[in-house]
Amino acid sequence: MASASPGGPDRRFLHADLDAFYASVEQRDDPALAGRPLIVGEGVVLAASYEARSKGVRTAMNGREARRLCPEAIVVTPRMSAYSEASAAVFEVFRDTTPLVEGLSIDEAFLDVSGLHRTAGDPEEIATRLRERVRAEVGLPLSIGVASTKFLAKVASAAAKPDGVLAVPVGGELEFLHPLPVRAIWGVGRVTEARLADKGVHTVGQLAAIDPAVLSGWLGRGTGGQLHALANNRDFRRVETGGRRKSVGAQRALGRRPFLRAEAEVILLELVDRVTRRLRSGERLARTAVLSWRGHDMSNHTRSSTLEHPSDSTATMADEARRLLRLSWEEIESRGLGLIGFTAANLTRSDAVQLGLDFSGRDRSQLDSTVDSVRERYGVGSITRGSHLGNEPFEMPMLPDDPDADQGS
DNA sequence: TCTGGGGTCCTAGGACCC
DNA sequence: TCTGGGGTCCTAGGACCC
Repeated sequence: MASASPGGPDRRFLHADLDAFYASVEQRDDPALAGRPLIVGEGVVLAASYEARSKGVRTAMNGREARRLCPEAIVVTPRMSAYSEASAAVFEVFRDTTPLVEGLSIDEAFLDVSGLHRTAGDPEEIATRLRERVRAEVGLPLSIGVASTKFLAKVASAAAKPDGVLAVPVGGELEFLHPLPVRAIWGVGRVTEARLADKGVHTVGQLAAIDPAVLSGWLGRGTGGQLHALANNRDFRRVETGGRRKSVGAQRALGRRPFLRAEAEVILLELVDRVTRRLRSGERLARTAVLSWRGHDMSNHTRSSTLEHPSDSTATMADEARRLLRLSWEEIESRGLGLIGFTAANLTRSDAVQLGLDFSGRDRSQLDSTVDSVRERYGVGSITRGSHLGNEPFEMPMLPDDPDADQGS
């Protein structure tokens, strides 16, 4: 689907991560906030400046706790549009450095700088210049990790913070990595850290020395194999550009009071409306509707259903959401409703054209050649394969300028 | 201290198809 | 008719990330 950077040895990756992003934007835009302890978000801490972090304030911390730890902190409400603008400006500088940019979130990205040695200097010089440019042109502090794999570059950028650059020398990867706690690995959270600690495994080096089969026994084959590979800095992922969002969702926390189904429905419909608006403005259709909720016992639940046809319609999604709520209501009543969410998943582009091609009983290679000829004939940019159309005969609209195409409804 | 609002990926069982 | 292998899709839940 997306283009990827070339593979092979001697790759050099940058992981660029804006420091305390929301808080830094606030401090940039209001000089009175510069150098002061600052908390973005009231109910819960969305971001804290380094001055507030030094008092123990952390992201996702409850706001009351944060103000207790740091009473002198200034608290501001988030300005999401300002952050989006700042992010776009920073990504423009990234793409001016190399086209091989993979955004991970609003404030971080991977850059593949392997091929730039001759024209732009070595990767560490590139990183240093990038930091200077972002500081000068956008006014924000940026930390960068440089390494031979994406994974290690991300570990390095965390170690480079705040406002620094750290390059892991080629050949020195494991020396850098192995003394770190297992939690430094991308994908090891609270649960996996505790499971490993039970087995006496605390550092990445200890993890790297464990037989992958044993590790898979502890953590499952996927996680076990993945962690063993990363602990040994085996990561062959390339920089993927042009990623597409796979789901769109909205949710709301509700506190501890009881809810009637009609009240819950009203809130759910607001969420559906927000989600379908975002689908339409992003020119996406969704095929799956997901109701998610959390009980007062903190248990999480989802119930989903797949639509016959992809949709961005508020009415269609609202019907589906209401149906899922009704199906779940008995259990919701027994556990209480602390949070409710709605997600649209299985997204496709609104202008996607679906072609029904029956390949059952035929050679797989015919599928590839047919896909190629479809691509050529219609001049399409990308083709997604799927068999989710079922066995029913159907007609779908073809591109209008094709004289031979059957016209569907 | 029971805390937000976004997301991604993985696993596992059942249904269904060839 | 029975059994098996290979594969995809759907659903629900969990872990993790910013």
